[in-house]
Amino acid sequence: MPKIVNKQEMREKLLYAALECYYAKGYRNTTMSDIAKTAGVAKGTTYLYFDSKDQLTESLLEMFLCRFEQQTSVIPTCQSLEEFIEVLGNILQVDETQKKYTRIFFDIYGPSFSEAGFTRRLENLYKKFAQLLHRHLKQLQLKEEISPELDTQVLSEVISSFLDGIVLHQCLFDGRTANEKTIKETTLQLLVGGLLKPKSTVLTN
Amino acid sequence: MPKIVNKQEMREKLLYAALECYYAKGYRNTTMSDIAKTAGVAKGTTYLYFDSKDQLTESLLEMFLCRFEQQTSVIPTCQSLEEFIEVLGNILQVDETQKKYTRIFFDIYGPSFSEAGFTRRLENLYKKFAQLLHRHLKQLQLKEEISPELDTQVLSEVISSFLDGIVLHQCLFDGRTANEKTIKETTLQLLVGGLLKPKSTVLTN
Amino acid sequence: MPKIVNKQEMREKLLYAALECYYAKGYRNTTMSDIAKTAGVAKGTTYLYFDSKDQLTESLLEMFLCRFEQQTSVIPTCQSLEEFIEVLGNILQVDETQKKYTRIFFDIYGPSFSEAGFTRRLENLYKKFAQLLHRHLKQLQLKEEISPELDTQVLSEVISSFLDGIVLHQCLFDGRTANEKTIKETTLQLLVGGLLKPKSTVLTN
Amino acid sequence: MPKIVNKQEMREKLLYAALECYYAKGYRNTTMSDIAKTAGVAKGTTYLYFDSKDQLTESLLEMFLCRFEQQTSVIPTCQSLEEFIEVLGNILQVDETQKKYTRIFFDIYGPSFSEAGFTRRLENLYKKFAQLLHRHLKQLQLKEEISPELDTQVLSEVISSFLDGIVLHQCLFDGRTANEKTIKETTLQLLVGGLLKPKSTVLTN
DNA sequence: GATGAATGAGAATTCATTCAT
DNA sequence: TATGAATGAATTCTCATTCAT
Repeated sequence: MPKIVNKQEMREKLLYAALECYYAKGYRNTTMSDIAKTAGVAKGTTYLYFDSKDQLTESLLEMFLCRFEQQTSVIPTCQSLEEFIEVLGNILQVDETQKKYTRIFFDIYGPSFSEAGFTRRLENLYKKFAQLLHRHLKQLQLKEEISPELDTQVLSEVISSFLDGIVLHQCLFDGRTANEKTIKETTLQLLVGGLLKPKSTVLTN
Repeated sequence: MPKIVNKQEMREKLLYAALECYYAKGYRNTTMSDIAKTAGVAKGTTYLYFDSKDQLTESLLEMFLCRFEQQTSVIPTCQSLEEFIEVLGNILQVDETQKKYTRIFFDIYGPSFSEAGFTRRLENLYKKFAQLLHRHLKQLQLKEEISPELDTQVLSEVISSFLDGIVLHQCLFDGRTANEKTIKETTLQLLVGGLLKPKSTVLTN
Repeated sequence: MPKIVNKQEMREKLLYAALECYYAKGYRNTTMSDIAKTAGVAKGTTYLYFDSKDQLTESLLEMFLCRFEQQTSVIPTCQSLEEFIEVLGNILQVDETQKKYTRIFFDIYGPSFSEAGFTRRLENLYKKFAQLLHRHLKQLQLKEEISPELDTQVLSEVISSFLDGIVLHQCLFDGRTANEKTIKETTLQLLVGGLLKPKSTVLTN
Repeated sequence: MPKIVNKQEMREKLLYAALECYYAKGYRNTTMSDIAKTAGVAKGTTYLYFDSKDQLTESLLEMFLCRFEQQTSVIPTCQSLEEFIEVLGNILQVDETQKKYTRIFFDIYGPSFSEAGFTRRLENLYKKFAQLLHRHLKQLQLKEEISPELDTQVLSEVISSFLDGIVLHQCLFDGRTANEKTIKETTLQLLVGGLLKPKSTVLTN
């Protein structure tokens, strides 16, 4: 009988090794040898679990995105605007790990941004997130916690992009004037203000 | 007698050639030969104007960022919230060219996101933009067009990130439910609402 | 208690599996894994019966050559030229299987043609066949069915090569102008003519 | 101005280097590095002249076949059977070089024998040679030097294969009982006999 | 200045063989 | 015996950079 190995475990081990390497040396400077060595196996072994470097990297993306989806899918339905804002606040709270990974993300998947498949995959992710927000917003509108005039559908997409912008800058830029807590609070204020207020008369367009 | 050439002109020609190639085949699949051929010179000639592919690519970035800076620096001081919102609206208006370049951007500079120097450079760009917004917001606050309770400093950073998020998604994602005009309007509504309203009582954090 | 297997049987099974694979994918594209899978055993098992891929392939050759030798060795002694010609005619009759194997043969053993051992092995095969022909020719000469001036020893070698040439082209080339039956008949005519006729006066060399 | 090189000359240099290596170490054991080194250039240079090892090897084949075609195409029209036999005799005369190359041939192109394109290419070669023989045979038939009953068309193909068989064995097998001269003479005798004699009555098939 | 032929380090991938179970 | 996971040497091919002309 041959060695008994947990295939899934080995795959994960290799994926984490890849991540480690990508973070340490960058995607382009990481060889399959590096990944194997980091995982403590031989170069050839890598190819028992992944067809190619590309496929391995794609699997890594899948792992990431699944993780993200799971994170957002566990958000409970909010009973009040206050609760909703708290949920958004949690999303704005980025930790060091997320920062690290955000940077690698562009390193690794930069070239994929030119591919329709990749951006579609990413788009779907944000779409799902927007749908989640949408459900919450409709709830709040029913409960008259937010302005009835808002188009919650579109709004959910806008907020999704909004949060992404904030989080992205949070992850990428270290030396900001304002600290993260202040940024977060101001962001939420801006949001609450926008959600509560009836349609402004300023807009003519 | 050496040929008289405009060094700067040649550099630009090569930079545009590089851009063209990167867009057409991706950064990794573009060789120095490709760039040279597109520019109508020989491979070796490229090295008379740039030390390396890396340096050429860095110069391309510089060209990009300068262009962006110039674009935002010409924004006139706004006399009213309405005018300010219009300015922001213009920023949200992305054309096909910008979409194209956004995608190449990640392809080309993905690996650079792991480098401090690169993100700092980018950060400065957004900082300058935030400063610009800040000037406007202070003006509007003086004129009592927006809530006096707002911390315009922080707010400017938040709005800068906000807009970046919207623009980014606009550039990357094609198949969104809402069309661009609606997105833009809703974004501006949200902003105006947030700017006008006095500090919400919802936030406890 | 070890499984009782017929070692020889297993070897043959593997040899046929190898043959199958070589024919289907070519020698170079056939992996030991392929052979094992085709034989319905695990890769490692192969090495219990053959030291290496090379040795396995050599054994395959051995199997081939033995088969060929057996085929020719059963040829009965001919009582007349007519009978002899019939025997030769049978040799010229190639079936689809032989065609297939001829092509694989060069694929597999091409590199071996540079090795003295291999060509010697092959040479012996043809030598034996020539000896067989020689016996027949001598018989026919005694019976005065063919010209007494012929050097049956040399002639047997020549005919052996002759037949090989015809068979080879028959196996390798599909789109010949003349059909196989005509080729066969013409070949035999040429032979008979050459065998019957007294030494020609044309030759001066 | 860059180095000026004779492209064709370089290609030939590389082809001969490849040949040298193939002969010395076998096709499979020859690396592109070996070929480059033998030609006195760097590995990469090889790829300036040939797309891949396969393409280089194919070019080598082309060179070979062209050479063979040229050799046979210069054969003058024969005025007599005697002359014709002399021509065939020359073809049967193989030198050491031809022997060497015959062996490498199977080493290198063995795998190609399974490919239709390759065998067709080879077949055409022999077809052309047969056509040449055909022209000669018709001439001789007109001059009544050979039997009028012969189907020169088919015969030419048979003789072409016949000669190939003799030459092949001549090239591959060293330790034959009969020496080459005797083989050659006997071959020609057999041929002459077959060509002169009227249709034998032995054949019933 | 300009050219493009030459360079060679470096990467991904394959697969015969080994060996722990 | 039988297995198939693990190994790693070896090979092809790429391309940024150099340099002779």
